[in-house]
Amino acid sequence: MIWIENINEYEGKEILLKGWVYNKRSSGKIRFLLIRDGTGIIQAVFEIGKVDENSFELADKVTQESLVELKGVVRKDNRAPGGFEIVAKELKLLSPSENYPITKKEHGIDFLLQHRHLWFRSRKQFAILRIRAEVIKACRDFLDNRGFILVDAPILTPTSCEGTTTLFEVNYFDRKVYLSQSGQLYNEAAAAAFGRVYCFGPTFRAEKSKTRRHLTEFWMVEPEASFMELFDIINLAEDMILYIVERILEKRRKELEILERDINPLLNIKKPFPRITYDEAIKKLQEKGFKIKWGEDFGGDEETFLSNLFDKPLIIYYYPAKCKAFYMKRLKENPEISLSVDILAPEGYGEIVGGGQREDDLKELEKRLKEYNLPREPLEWYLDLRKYGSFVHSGFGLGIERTVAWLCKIKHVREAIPFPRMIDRIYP
RNA sequence: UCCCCGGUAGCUCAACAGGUAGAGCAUCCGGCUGUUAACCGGAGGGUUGCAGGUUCGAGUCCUGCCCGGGGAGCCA
Repeated sequence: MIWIENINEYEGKEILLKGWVYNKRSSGKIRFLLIRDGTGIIQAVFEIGKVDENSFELADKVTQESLVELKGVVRKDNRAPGGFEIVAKELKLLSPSENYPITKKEHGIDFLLQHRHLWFRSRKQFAILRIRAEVIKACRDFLDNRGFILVDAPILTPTSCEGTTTLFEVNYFDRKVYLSQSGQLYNEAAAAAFGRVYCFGPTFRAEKSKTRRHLTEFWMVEPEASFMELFDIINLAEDMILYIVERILEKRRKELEILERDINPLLNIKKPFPRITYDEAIKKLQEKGFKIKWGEDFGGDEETFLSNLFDKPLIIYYYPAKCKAFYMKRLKENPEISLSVDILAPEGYGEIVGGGQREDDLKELEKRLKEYNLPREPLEWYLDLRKYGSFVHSGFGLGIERTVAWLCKIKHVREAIPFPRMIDRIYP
């Protein structure tokens, strides 16, 4: 048994392969089957005389997505998609498939999402999800190589980190708890124990958003580092994004080709990324006629405009404190400004990173809880971190699906996750 | 929650000004010795999202509801 991704190692040899019938073509007394096995797709050729009668007959009758076993000889041939094909000797039907719903012609998005469990057998979806896997691996390798320790945060949490309107409420025995919207607060505790840490996992937002950038369940990698200040963490994020881009270009070229992704914009991504302050961003927007005022957060159009000004990810820092969460540390000279950063992906993809330096002064943080109207009791443990050796620390979160959507240049984040969860869509 | 757009064959769509439902793909049958979403010929396949209404007549017009898409706000 061999895997299709290794087919070039078997030129001229007889091999055995299991896979699903991806497509079928024929001409007179010759039959072509495209077979996929999860690692790739290969063309098998059936010629009368070179294959037994039963196998030839089966190659004619076998339906899309039937599972088959194929014996044959690997041959290099430019006429075959991928450059290699298998001259079939014997074909066996292992498991039939009847009326496979996803056909070769186009389908609407509703139908495809309703059949997501089958849809991701298709070439493009397959390519996107393989890129996703590589993005995740790149994030983890990058952080592991820099001495960050994976310390996972809980998913069931007693309270929110940012507000209470966007949380999913869950019955937890006889009380209410919430699905995590960020592992960050727990990360801060872990950073005091392990120095540099990250958590990686799903996060949940009950926002009633219906846009190409939103899912109710999405994945984030969130590094948090002791002794790092705002600009240290910005440098870290910059290095990490660059590392991800380079990794995808190195290991997932084939998938980018399947997606017909123009890789020039990705090849162009080098350090340093452009850096502007929130104030500068506001000025650029106002010059262009946007009606945004100082103190307001950017909307989708504003983000798209700003990120299109540059051909690299855009770093925006020093947001107004009132746009950001209670735990953001503030600029000493101007407490209206938070030590925060967002990074917008180029080509109009919007925010992929959000982070900043955390408030490490107990009194300031207590004051902030009151300002934001947050209950103290469930956050008592969080305040402890400022009582027992408070420390300078910073971190950020990188959204996996938005990053994948940008790298793949797909329109909507729903294709960047195996089973997207959206408002009004929870099946399959 | 709000604003637009849509729902017709298994799928993607068409049906002009209201006149009685049509094509490609998929399926089945037949043809073709190198196909590349192959192609060619034939066949079967419909309660036009649901409920009312207007009309001699409704896929088409009106009202309500359901479902989906795009966007806004909110956010990564």
